Amino acid sequence: MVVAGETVLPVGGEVSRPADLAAAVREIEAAERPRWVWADTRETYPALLESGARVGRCHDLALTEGLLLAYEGRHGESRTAMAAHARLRGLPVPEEAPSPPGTLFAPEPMAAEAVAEVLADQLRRVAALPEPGRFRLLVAAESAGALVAAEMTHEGMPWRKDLHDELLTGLLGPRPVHGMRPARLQALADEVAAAFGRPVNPDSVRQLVKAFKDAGVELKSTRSWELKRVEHPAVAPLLAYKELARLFSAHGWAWADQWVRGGRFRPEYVVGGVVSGRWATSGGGALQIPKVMRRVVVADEGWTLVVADAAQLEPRVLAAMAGDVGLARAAGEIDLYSALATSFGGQRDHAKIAMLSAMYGGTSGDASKLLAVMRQRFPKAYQFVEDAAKAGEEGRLVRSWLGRTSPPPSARWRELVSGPEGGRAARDRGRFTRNFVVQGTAAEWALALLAVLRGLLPEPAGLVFFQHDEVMVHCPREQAGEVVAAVQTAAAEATRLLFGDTPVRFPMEAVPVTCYADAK
DNA sequence: AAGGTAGGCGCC
DNA sequence: AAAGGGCGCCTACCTT
Repeated sequence: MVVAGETVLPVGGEVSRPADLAAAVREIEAAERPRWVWADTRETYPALLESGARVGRCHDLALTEGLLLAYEGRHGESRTAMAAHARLRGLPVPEEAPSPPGTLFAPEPMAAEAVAEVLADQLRRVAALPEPGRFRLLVAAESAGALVAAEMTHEGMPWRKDLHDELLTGLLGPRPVHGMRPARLQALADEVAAAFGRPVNPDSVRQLVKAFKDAGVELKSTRSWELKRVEHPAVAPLLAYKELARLFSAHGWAWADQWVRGGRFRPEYVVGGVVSGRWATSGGGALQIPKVMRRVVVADEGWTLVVADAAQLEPRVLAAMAGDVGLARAAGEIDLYSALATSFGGQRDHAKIAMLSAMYGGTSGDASKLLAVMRQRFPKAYQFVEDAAKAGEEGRLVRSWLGRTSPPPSARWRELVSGPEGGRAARDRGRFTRNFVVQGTAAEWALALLAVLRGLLPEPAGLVFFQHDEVMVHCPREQAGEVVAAVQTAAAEATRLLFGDTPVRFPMEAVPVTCYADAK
């Protein structure tokens, strides 16, 4: 069924079995390379991939509905395609019932006609926006991101369980029986207890604070940076314990049993899971893998990992968005902060502090002095983030470059802000919106890069990991050069798509490595 | 027993 | 060297 030039996937219609569906998709894809339109990529695409069907482009109704509702200030409304359809028809909006990902047919598959109606409505709403071109790009990038996410879960990141076990055993001792601490952790816990002269559970904040207090040390918290300032024999073993305990509990043997299969780590990505447009993951903690674990991510025999990350992405994004000529000139260099140094008395680190403070609302230390320099030297960039902060403090919405819109402040915030401690709440909100415009646009650039890169990769190379401003491609060794070049092309194209002709450069260094740990 | 919150820390 | 915003996930601890 073709509506308005769009191919609508007949889920639950005349094609009833997944294998038939996959075959039909393959056939149509090969013949027409259409833009598929479906309710939710997470529901539909994993099973297609299982059946060997890949698609080039799609329009994800649920993700698009979410973007549109946010833009329209309708944050509380359900973003599923079914809900969107019900609203169109004036019917009761169904409860949000997330179906488990990987099921090809949602409990109540949407009729093709309903899909087409929601699509038409969304296209109308986009066309009515002040910047429809930008929003169309956002919709396309978000939908492409959903395809990439499903494909990365399908492909999986190479993960050597044997090396992971070796790493853990080396740091913690052999895998303990369930419910026990590994030997090294237990030894450190014993050292902590010995230093206090009594049993203390190093996992218990309350017990630790009490133990330190009895030893004459007052602590506000047991955060490691605070402990580091304390002179006490328990501190060293406690810091070592904390570091290893986290490794054990968050990325230890039990984690591997749950998330690593067949030499692949397959996290579930949540596209647009962060309000700023960054991705989140549900389960597996894929975006918080400790750096020490990178050594267990190893390419298959004869294959290579091409690892690429965008350098200083957020200040470059700010330079391009604000149209600040001076900052854009600096952002035309590979090392933006070095290029800025002359404006800050030749001190690169001062330039960096100024930029970070401007983007995040920092106030500590030398920030205010450096921000004054920034304001004078780069007035447009400074004003851009100041305006975003002011909007937040006043409870207004802000938008990223392509139109992703911040959530409105809560009712609780509105209460707080008019109360005696209102200034603090307002400033917190201002920091959030100040950062939103930069982080959100950086996420859009990364999404565009991902979408373009996906289309440039030669078979059988595949994206296997994405973390905010970093991508990893797994490919046969002889394709490494081609993949590195594809990353460069994709970075340039992402820049052009978002900002057109800009002097700002977005360097993306791509290196082929056998092991992830060798990439930095 | 189950669910929620807080403290803490990993990543960008 | 760090500051800042954003997350997810762990354990401890409290409430129901």
